[in-house]
Amino acid sequence: MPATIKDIAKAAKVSRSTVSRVLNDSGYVKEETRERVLAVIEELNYSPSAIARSLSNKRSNTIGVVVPDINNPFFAEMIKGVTRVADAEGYRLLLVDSDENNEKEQLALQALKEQRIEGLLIVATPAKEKKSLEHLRWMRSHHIPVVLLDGHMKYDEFDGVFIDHYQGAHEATLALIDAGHKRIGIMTGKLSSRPAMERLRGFQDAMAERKMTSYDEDILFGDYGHEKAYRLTKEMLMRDKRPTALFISSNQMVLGMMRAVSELGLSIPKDLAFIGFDRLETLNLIGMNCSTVDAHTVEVGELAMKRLIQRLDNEKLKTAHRVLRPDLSLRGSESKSK
Amino acid sequence: MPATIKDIAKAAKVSRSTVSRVLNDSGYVKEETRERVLAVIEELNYSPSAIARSLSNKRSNTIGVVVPDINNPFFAEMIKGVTRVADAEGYRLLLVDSDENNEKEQLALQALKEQRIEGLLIVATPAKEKKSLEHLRWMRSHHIPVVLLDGHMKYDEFDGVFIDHYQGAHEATLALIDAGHKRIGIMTGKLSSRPAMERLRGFQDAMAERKMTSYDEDILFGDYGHEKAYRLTKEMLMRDKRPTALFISSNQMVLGMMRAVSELGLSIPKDLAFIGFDRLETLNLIGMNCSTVDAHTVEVGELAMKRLIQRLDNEKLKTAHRVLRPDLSLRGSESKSK
DNA sequence: GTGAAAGCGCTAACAT
DNA sequence: ATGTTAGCGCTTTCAC
Repeated sequence: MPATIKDIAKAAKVSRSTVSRVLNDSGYVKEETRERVLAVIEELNYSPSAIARSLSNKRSNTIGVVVPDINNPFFAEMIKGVTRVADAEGYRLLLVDSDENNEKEQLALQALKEQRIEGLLIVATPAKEKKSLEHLRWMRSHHIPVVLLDGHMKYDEFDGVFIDHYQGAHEATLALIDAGHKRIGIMTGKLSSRPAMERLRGFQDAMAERKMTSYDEDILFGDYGHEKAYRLTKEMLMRDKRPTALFISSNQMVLGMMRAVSELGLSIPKDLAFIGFDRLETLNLIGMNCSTVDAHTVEVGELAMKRLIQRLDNEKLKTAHRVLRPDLSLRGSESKSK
Repeated sequence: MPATIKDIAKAAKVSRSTVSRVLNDSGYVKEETRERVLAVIEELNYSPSAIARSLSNKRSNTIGVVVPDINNPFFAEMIKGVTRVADAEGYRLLLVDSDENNEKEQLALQALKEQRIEGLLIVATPAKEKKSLEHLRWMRSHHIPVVLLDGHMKYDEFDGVFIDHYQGAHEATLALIDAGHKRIGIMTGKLSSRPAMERLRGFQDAMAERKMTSYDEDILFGDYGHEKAYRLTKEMLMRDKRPTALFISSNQMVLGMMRAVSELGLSIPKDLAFIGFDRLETLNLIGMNCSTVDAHTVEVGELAMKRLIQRLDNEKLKTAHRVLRPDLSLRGSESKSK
């Protein structure tokens, strides 16, 4: 079994408090004894128990982070941002993959409570039974601050850092209009998700502002996935009258769209122009230039963690929502053929 | 402050041990009292402290997982696998991103020791100063089993689950030969990494076995990145005499290669055929069919975690290395034009 | 079946 | 400057 503070104390012929002092360099301790203690620590290969310390301290130094899918670059980047500032500020992270699954999310929250996390960052999934919301409230009522990361839910009662989906879609749509397209469509994500709805609104408002005619059949109801996008695009491309440009609400759907276009022997942007939501690094790297709305996901993570720390220092801040505007990068796929 | 077991005991008019018993359903407790206790727990919204339990138990129930980069899908998938079995077996994960940085890795290992992890899964980075190796040995000497996940290092003294890079490259090369290519090259990864070296060997052995002539200038020394791959490919494509096919040691490099090919107005596989290492999902989804060697990364994670659990149960197993053969998926990019 | 008491490894007053 | 003494919240003998 590993050496304890007691072993160190005995070997260094001092009391446990002295050892504790050199460990945390708190309080006074003569240089001479400090060195002796340090030597013993080194010699016995002593590693203090964070567990015991936490119990005594009543400080776990741990932040819980819950995301729907670690493999999704979108969330992975947020985590990167969170990690960055957590490291810098000396917080440990307990990372949980809720797998888009309400039940798992709840178990996770349960477990995190038991771990006595000091704060929680969460990409909240839409809670049918409101169970998750209850957990979040429990956290808050127990003085565990909660900061929401962009996602389906946007509860006013908690701090949060969000992406401006509306604005991103709005700008993208204007860019398509400015490129000279007369008939423009949208492929939406699952409309049960907040971001998908906001993007749709952004699109519609932009169209209305510019007095563009909207056709109902130009709203393609996708589900964020590439497969459905493929089918929808194919159907659309076989119509007589159709949009010359599309705003596409997710990068996966852009991929499906592209497959449809290429299978029909058509090309981008000549036969169909588009702007997508979320970067498409891979495609840009091989020289297929995709115009996209780029959200600052890493920054979302950083800001959220910073906000959490602020709140840890001062519980009495009023809740705030930070909303980040995405960037529009035009690379050519939005162009209108003359 | 949260309710403690003591509060529950008082409110339920029983002793702390009884509460503890119902919490862990250990020992006997009358149905009636159990219900009363449960009721109080519910009412007081009690959540037991994992910290206190761990201290008492001397069991943290926690496994440390260290990877060089959470954002890299390669490692993200391993984590997915690890998570899967950890969840099922009731272990908590402490996930650390070492950022390919030796110093960070060491700090992380240090921190994990203090957290009293019961086991460690690590994608070890090449340790210049052997400091990491010392940490790993420390772990073992303190009865904390270590299982290596495929990566740069392959220390014989620890259990590990690896990918058969040699075999993958070997098979891919044979496939190119079978496709009818007479002159075949390779683009390597950073040769300081074990996988890159093994892949190179696999390529060379396959060439030799089939008595193919190898040209020194057909070994392109890449660095895993797309930028260098782009330059190397461009140079190669401008030569008079050159390979008609390439085995490319990473997916990022495939991307750079493709950009070079398309910029020169050439096409795949007509002007240059290839097989790459690591899947290229995105490209396959848009209908560019890339032949690749697919490693079973999720499985690496699963097997490693399972192995760790075995060792947790039985410290005295002899160390073993499990090596997984990747699959070759041919999708057309390897074809020879007639 | 249930309770009393000791102890897990550390910190934090409070003395000295 | 250093030691003494209580806990922190839980589990676990050992009694009864």
